[in-house]
Amino acid sequence: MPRPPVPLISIDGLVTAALALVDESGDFSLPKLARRIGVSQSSIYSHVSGREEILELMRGRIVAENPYPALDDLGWEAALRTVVRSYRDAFARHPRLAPLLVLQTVRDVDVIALYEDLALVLERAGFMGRDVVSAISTIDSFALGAALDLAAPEVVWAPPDDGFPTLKRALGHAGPPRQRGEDAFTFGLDIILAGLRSRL
Amino acid sequence: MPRPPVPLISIDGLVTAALALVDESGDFSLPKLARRIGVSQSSIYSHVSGREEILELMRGRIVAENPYPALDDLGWEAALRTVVRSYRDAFARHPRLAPLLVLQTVRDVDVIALYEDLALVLERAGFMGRDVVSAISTIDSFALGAALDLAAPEVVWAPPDDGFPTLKRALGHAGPPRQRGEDAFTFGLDIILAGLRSRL
DNA sequence: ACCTGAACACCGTTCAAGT
DNA sequence: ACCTGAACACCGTTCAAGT
Repeated sequence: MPRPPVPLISIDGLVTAALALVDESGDFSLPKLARRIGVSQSSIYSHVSGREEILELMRGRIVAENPYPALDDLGWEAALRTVVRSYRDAFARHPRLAPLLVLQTVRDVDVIALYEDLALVLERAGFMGRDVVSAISTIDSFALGAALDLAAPEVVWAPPDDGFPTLKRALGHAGPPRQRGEDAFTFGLDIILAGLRSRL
Repeated sequence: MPRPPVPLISIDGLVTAALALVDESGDFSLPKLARRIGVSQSSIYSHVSGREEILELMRGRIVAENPYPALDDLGWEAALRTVVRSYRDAFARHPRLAPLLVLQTVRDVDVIALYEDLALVLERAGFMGRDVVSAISTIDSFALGAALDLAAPEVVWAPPDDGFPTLKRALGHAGPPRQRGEDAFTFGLDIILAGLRSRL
């Protein structure tokens, strides 16, 4: 079936199917993607340049699906909280996507806009020069780590049977994985904001 | 050449070769590993259970290669700095390893010992209950993010030609990638320590 | 422009066979 | 116990061929 009058593949459909695959299996391959939308593997290349572009489109999709309100009326701390929380929650809805994006340059406009907002808020707060990028990187590292945490195996740390009592006791206090991730994110965001405040 | 009197493969040699592959190419596959140590692909399975175990052995190796001094004589802030700095520097020597470990449970004893030290220091500082795991997670997210940053493409954020002036200006202030990573790590570590201090 | 099938150069893991 | 080669079920990408 060559060249149908109406295209069998749309980029939107491609991204939706790819995201569904990642959500279901944590994995994502072109053969599986093609099978899911009932098309041949190679025809995907008529619409995107390859695997990387699909991944980048997924990053854009999940951020666009999780918009945040205007920041103008908020103080810098509230604004920062809003953006970081939104970014992390976007990944929380698709936990298994984060690991796949770890090595890719951010190109999607919606995502770049989010980083632009971060830069604006940090300047408004009073950071200048190199500190702005450093602060963005710190926040970015933390948010990425928090997102990865949600995709991590049930047991992130598996101490052997004997020894390591303090770590084991600490882990004993933690809730179930999902709760632990949320607790850690809330705690960490507070810590980082307090740290930034004290730096000014 | 079956069953030589002295084994052709040692686990140490396996890990060394694997690490060299990752350092050189950022990639690592069993065929390439086998070729490098001059052995058949399948014989690797006589020594390890598979790809995952080799990755976990690499994590142990780089941490063991980068030991830190005893923490007993240090205040909690200095001790925390020491451990986190050491962890991040271990990855800084092998930047392309971090992305490969992102999804794996930490099992290596040396690495678990490092987290035990983190737990000990945090308790000494005065954190209790759930906050200990939350603090560990926050530090862990940050350190992992910083390690990933070193493996990231030259350009982490690529804003399109028009728009996003604040982000572009901020990026213009940043040094070359390696320097930017170091600056961001130092800045972030300060921020997190200040945040933890203010929480107590 | 958009789709197909075949081909290419890869993966990780298993397993019977050898000593 | 330790190694080999063959086999299996996968990958991502390219490309000539079709309309």
